[in-house]
Amino acid sequence: MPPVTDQPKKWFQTTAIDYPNSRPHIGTAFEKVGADVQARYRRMEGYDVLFLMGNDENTLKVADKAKELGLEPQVYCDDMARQFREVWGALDISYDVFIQTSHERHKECCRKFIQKVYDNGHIYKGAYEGWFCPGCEEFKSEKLHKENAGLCPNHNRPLVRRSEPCWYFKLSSFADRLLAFLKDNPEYVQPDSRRNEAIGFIEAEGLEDLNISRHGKEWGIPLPFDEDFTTYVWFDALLTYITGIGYGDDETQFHKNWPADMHFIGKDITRFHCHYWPAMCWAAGIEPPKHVFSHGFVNNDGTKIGKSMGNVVEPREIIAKSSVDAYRYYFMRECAYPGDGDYSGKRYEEVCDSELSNKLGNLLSRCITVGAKSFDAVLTGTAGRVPDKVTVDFDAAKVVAEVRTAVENCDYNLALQAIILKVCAPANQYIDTEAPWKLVKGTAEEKERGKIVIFNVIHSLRIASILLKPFIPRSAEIIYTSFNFPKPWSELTYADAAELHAQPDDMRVIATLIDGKVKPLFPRLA
RNA sequence: GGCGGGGUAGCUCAGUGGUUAGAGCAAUCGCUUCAUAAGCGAUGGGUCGCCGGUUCAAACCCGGCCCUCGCUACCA
Repeated sequence: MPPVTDQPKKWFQTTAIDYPNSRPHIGTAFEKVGADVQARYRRMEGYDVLFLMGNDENTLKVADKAKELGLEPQVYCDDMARQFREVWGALDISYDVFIQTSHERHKECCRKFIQKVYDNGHIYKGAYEGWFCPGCEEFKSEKLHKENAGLCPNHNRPLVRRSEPCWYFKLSSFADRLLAFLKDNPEYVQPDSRRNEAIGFIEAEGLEDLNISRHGKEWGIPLPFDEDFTTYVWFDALLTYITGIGYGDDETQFHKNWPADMHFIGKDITRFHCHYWPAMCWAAGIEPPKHVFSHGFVNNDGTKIGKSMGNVVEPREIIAKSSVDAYRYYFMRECAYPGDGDYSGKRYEEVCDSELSNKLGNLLSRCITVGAKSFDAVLTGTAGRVPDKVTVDFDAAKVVAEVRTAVENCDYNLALQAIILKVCAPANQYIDTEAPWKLVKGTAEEKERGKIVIFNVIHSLRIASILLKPFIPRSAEIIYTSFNFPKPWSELTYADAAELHAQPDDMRVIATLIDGKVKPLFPRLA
């Protein structure tokens, strides 16, 4: 990804939109948290951020599920959307726009887009032939037909050959352009492994035209040029990325934000974003997005999460036992965002206790206690003083650059590792070596020295809090606002962490104290 | 079957030819007691998937094999 300085000052990002068949679990949330970290980071860096999320509701399965519960599909969708948004709220996901594809505004914009693609000559009528399951009322892939001996895995009945009229999108005509696009723009989709798959697929098999119509008029978006058909959900779902910012409706807002700077998606839908989506954009005469980031999946104690596995964990179960920030920290720290990760209760406690409670929170506590008890919360004489390095090789600018690069590449685990190892650990070593709690009991000179040690460690905490802001916003703010740093919390950028500079006033501890102590930032879990 | 990743300490991983293979966590021991029974230090622990080859020298290069994960178009 290009460095911040080379980017225009707007940042439009999206996550994949979710099926509201069931409530979000820790896997669904993984994507949102990772996207949120990026959005918060970009806001810190001065971007005008627009962060879009939503639910994908125009599938017959959603309508079926509603029927099962005796609800109107729209009522069901709206209620699920409410529940999704509650979970995202509980995770402090800072989205700006939430799209429901069953809402009229999205549908209207969709129809305009599809009509445009049709008018541009990229859609034609044909027939789709394949293996059909009358039970599922849907076509199955050749692969499934072959692997399952011609039987439907759900109904155990033979699949039948069937042909029906449909509308095709001329995807094949974009194959060469797509291949060149993917090869010429290595940063379009990350990580590289996903890009290789996307390229490999076209090289190996080419691209066939895409059937974009489905039967089932009662739920979905009718094709604008043939109301007998509804739109294939993917052709509609991808369009949230533009209908959510005013395509065909508010051209000013649309042109301000498009093309998207980043689509966060799961690795399972990489192909839709590497093959269909850019081609669809070209077909409608708009630019394709700039970047797609395809993250990995989260397992539960080594096994894949699924309803059938009975191992679904919802975010709030974990948050209730710890905190939002602990939750965000664990998944960003322990699960490498581009790859797969694992959730286990034991590991969760280990990581949160070792790093958040012991290395970070405890450092804040010991600093504040010594500062408050021995100096009455005011480090007199530190006004104008430039902090010393806590270790000989400590280099704030270098650490910030490292963390910045990691965040921009969505290597969140590396970013957090660097913060703990290169900011918090040295500060703990330093405070231990200098032992200010001993110095303050000695001569006036020693007491003065102890004061400076605390002062220096507080600046390490300041750096850590700024770097941690996108990850654990609440806790980072508590750290920062425990002291009288002059720059407001809301105005900080990563550059503020890159140097040790003086401040005009004496350093003060302004955190709320109870018996000279501060409330633990991250209470230990184990 | 085809293509592409990966297999390194109990766990998560770093390490693309050169001194006794590294980090964090976990484990054990010591120091410390300002602090959230936290911190700091030290120690133990690895025939670097297997076999063969190239080389003065291989975790790293080459060949074969085993295992594992992903992709292989109409469920998304």
